[in-house]
Amino acid sequence: MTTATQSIANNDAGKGLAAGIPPQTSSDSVQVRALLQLRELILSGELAGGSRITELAVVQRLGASRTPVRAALMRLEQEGLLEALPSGGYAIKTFSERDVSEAIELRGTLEGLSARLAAERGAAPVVLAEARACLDAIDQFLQAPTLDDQAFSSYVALNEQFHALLSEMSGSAVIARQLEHVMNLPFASPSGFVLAQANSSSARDMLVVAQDQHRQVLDAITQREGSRAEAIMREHSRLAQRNLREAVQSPRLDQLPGVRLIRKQR
Amino acid sequence: MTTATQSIANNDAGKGLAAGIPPQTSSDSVQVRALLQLRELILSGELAGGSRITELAVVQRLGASRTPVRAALMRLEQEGLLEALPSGGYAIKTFSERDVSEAIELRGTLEGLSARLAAERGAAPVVLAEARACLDAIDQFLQAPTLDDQAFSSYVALNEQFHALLSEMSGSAVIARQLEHVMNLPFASPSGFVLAQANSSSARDMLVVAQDQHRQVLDAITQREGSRAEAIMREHSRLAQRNLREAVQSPRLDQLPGVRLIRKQR
DNA sequence: ATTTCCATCAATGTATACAATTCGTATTCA
DNA sequence: TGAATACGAATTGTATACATTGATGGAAAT
Repeated sequence: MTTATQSIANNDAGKGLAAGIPPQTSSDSVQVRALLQLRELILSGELAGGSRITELAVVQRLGASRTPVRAALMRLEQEGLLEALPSGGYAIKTFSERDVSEAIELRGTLEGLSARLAAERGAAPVVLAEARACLDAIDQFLQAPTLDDQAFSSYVALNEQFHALLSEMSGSAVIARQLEHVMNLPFASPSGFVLAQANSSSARDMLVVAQDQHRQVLDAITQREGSRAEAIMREHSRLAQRNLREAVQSPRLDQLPGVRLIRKQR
Repeated sequence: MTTATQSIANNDAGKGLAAGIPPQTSSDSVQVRALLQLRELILSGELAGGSRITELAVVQRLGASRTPVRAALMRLEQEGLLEALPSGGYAIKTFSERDVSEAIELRGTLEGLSARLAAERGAAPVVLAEARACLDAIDQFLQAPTLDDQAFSSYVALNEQFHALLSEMSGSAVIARQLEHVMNLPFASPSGFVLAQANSSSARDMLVVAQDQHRQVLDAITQREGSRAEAIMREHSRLAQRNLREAVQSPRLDQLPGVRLIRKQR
């Protein structure tokens, strides 16, 4: 740790020292950049889980002023990555394996609810069509007997798109919002651990099973079978549970986003 | 509206003008006070739902400086009471009757999950005992043939305590946190609309039914009957749905917290 | 009369000065 | 030697000045 960025103390950002060049590295506002950078630092494990962080330390590290840093800290607290300490300041949260398991169960439950509502109320035909197209695209990737890294990340993108469409099908902004909130925990994401077993021989088979569940839940929604749709999504989330177990055991996977925040003990 | 605090524009707080007296009206920090006051203003309907509010306007209204006001606004956005506008600033959210219904359904689902986990894993005997004591206390109030306002608010307090204990029984901080988040929507609260029918003749009967469900879910948890516990809590939340329907129709109940934010149309 | 461009203003984004609180440490008194 | 208190450094809370951006209205030109 303590990369080169560590002690760039004096931030000349805003001061007109550098003439024409705007202070942005990327094109976002300071606030957004601070949020992204800080989140990245936490998820990468560069800031140790459980350690305390002060506003000033982050200011020095990121080169932004206190105001946007403060905003980023507040945001990350509500995302669940930071914990506000009673005496002020924040600590980087750590998660037990059980916490992660519960987060996944939570996602399954909410996606189940969403799927049931979609089935009961009927989903918009346009969204249904999009979802089918999405699944067709996934099938394309699954036709190959083995998958390379690029195929895997394409799968991840499509998988997340499908889950997003599913959320949209319920037509409920309230539930969609809640699902987003759950998935702020990095490991709760629908494809949180699929990469974990990219090289495993059974990797493709796992995806085949997942894809079948995708098909079946879409069928259930189309047929207006609410409780079937719900049950499938709940079970679907249990695939992630299994992947989780593999991920925490294999030490090589430490560099997956957020995995360093999972502590081994109870 | 427009209390005396309205146009105290120049806040001498912090400036050492007033000698010994700390600037607090209540004993909290400015930040906390701003949050509470602003939330109250929104829930009371004093700030119209759908209207846009600017930081500066709030600053003038509350007499705090921009920094704590900004924090309060961010907080209320994540609570779901405000919506961040793309061009900056916030709008006070409004909710359709369907939104409210979905929020209640969401709570039922999460409480169901929590109850199921409590049953499957087994709840701590201490908490179970507390919950029983809580229900006994509710029974006391229900023995009277009719209930006055004070009995009602006692019921509300005990009811919320029971639901909190239920959340605790799952032993899951992740789920408890999520439940809290859902219940930030004022109408999603377990006793959000019970007051709505305080004078209704069937008011007591409704509470009797609710109390029976309380008993049964506790029994299910004790007997380790997970899916029964889950089903009961889901059904339990539907009582709130019924109350909701009464509440939005009776115009007299406008002054319940947050009800003004519910818009009549789709 | 309508449209376009520029000026002005208001609101938010950003930085920082100042106040207050808290935590650690050292010193002093019992 | 122990505990308690007071002092000091560090960190957060608060206020506000300055920068920037986005909106609005008016004037000029077609």
